[in-house]
Amino acid sequence: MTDHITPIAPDAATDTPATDTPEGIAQTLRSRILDGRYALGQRLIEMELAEDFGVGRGRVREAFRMLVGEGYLHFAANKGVLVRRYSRAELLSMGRAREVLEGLSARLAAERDLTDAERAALQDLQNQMDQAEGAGDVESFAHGNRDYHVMIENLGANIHVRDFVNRVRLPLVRLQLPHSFAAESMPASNRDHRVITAAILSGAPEAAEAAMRAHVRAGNAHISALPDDSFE
Amino acid sequence: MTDHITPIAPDAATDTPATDTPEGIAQTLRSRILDGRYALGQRLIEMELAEDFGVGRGRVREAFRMLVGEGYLHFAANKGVLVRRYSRAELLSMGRAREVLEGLSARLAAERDLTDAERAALQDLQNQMDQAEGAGDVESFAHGNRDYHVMIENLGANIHVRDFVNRVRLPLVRLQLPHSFAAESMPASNRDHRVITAAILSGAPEAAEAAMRAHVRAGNAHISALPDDSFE
DNA sequence: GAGGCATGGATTGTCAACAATCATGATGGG
DNA sequence: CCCATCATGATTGTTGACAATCCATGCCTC
Repeated sequence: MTDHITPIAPDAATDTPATDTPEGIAQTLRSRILDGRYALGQRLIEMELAEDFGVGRGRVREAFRMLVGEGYLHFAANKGVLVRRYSRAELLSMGRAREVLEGLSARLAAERDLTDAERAALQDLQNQMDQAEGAGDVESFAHGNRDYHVMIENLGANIHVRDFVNRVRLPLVRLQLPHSFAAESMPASNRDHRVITAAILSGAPEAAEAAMRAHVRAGNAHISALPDDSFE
Repeated sequence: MTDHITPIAPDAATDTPATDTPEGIAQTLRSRILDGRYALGQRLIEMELAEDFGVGRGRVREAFRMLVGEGYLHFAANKGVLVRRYSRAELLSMGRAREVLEGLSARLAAERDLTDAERAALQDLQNQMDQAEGAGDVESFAHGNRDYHVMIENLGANIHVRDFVNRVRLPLVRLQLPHSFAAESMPASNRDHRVITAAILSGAPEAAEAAMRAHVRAGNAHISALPDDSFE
């Protein structure tokens, strides 16, 4: 439901995903929200975007409605749409859901009969994180961490879980900017990763799920520690 | 995300929740889909609905887009929207997600400090199902079962879990028409319920979650047994 | 009769114009 | 100086009209 990655494909030759249809516009806005180009709570103005995309306001409006349905935008009557923001309580409750859903992904991955390529890819990511941890490279570790979780979701191969987790993860990602936090929690986090990786590769669903749940839960615990102004 | 039931009456005797705004239209369509007034795969025609609601096509279109974002409708380019239907594989994968999410709701309910009213309400539902089981009243049991699961979600008080479970449950409900199935599985199902109820009331999160997961999983197993024409 | 091929009706896709509403800041009285 | 009131510009809300597309029907050719 979210998306497939738009390939490079500039124009005619390959299938251009038609960036000016309501779907395409929604996709673009989604990306902008996810990568922080739009701030949480920011108001989006129809006319402005319509001109940017070179279309009428109607299309932009329909894109807005889709994103409202998906939970990315909030609709304020007669005021338009804002990038949806979440209170600490909401984040905690979303984190709780993320806990079991990512746990399920790990379980499903461990239940599956992985191909050699998949096993190698997972191990590669693990190695990359180990290396980053050894070098104290927070940036690289953060990237590896993100890819790692995405990979496990893909290995789990449950599209609905993936969609929902993405939605639930969105506002969390936006909060985890303080790198200091990542720096000190890197060893513990990676220790979890190694346990999860081992459980998946050895085909231990029960262990994989338990380890992933504990891992996500530990991450969520940091939300409680964030200062209030992270939310307002 | 979906919405709560517009509790407050704005002015007149009957609370008019403004049924002709895009939101109101979406709500109406949602209900019609959920209660089976629209068949799975049915095509919805903009003009027709616009006349019914006494509005322009634009509003209906925006309502459609919201429901697409929420997963109720499917968008076919140049052909309009259809009530979304799901393959057996999709249903199974949704069922898997439902398993852990309902499990989480049970856990959260058991973790909470329930009020006396809540405890009584839960026990009442359990009694109602026991009675229905004793009398072999499948219809009544089915109602009780639905209310029971909804109640536990509410006790869990996690809005995101509730939303997602509802979406995931929708297509399942629509398939469970064969009452014969419910009749023979009623005793086993209710046995599960009693275990879950006891775990929640005695404040045993671990047990509550495990029991609920097993219960949902057992229900999902029946999907595999359904004939193919249930999906097409 | 089978297989394209035009044709017409129905439906969706889109826009630009207009009405309704809101936010802002000026104005004036206390 | 403060606060209500009210104009005004900006933005959203909505519609009807028109273009693009699809689908079924009938026709023509072979």
